Amino acid sequence: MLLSKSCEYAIRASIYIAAKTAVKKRADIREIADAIGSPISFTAKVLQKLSCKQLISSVRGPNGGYYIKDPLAVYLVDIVRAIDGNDLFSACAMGLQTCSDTKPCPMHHDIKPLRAQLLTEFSKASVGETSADYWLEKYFLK
Amino acid sequence: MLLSKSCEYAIRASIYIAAKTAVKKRADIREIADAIGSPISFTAKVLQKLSCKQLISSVRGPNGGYYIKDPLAVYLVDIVRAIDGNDLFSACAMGLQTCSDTKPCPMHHDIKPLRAQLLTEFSKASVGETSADYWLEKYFLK
DNA sequence: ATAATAACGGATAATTTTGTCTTAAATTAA
DNA sequence: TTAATTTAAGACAAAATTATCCGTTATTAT
Repeated sequence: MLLSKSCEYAIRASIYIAAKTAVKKRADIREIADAIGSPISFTAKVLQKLSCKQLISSVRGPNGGYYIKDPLAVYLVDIVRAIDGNDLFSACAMGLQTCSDTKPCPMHHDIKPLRAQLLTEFSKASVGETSADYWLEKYFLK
Repeated sequence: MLLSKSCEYAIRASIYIAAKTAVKKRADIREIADAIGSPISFTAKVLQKLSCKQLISSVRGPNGGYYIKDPLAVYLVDIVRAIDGNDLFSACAMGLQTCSDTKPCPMHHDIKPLRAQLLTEFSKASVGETSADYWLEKYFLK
């Protein structure tokens, strides 16, 4: 597993929220959990974290829900870092605390470029861009 | 995290065992846990699994311990699959059960080649080859 | 104002992962 | 044969992750 379940939900939810934002609507937690096939209460907790870290926004009350202020300014890597931290892009594959260029694990030199590619992958598109084709069903969130 | 802690221990232990095997010695569990900086009892459990799956061998009693019958025939990917399964190389990055070429998640097409690279990385060297330079301290296991 | 709605926050529970301990079984050396 | 050593196996415990529930707070519509 590259990402924790929390983080998987966070990414899928963010993309869905961005897709709703793109059509000028907010998404409430039931709708989101339904759209991405996730447990509703747990997803709410995850979104709370994203909200605290200002990656998404929310409005309470009737017609409230979640939205994203600037979907082009939030990148998938931001979501990952907010939930799982930076480990995916920096931690040693074999779990060494001290792994580095000068004191490497056996896989260090080979894994390093792969981590960089992962970072690139999660950095190259904003949630706004990523969500662009959602309504055309070019990809799926559940 | 790419791998579970169990799997990280398993890989490091296997490489150490291979390094001992290369000098015609067996490694007992205390020595292994010490060499790789892992909790001894937990590591024993992990090695039990590898032993069950015939990736490593063991002998009980005085001067017993673990060794690897053919270090050139066991690949890191075998260790990973034995402990964590094949998910790292096949599961959807966003956690979709049904993710595939025809029903992809938003990242599917971009992540697919990365998974393939990961598989290549874990498949390209046996534990024997990987452990070759251990005694020269060209890399470290803790 | 009031009632309905929806996020927030905290407590709690279930599950999985990680880690420990103890006894049994096997092997070796003396 | 006996005692020492080392893995095997199982039960148990702790910690982290995942998941649920409920009362509170903010907001909106009526």
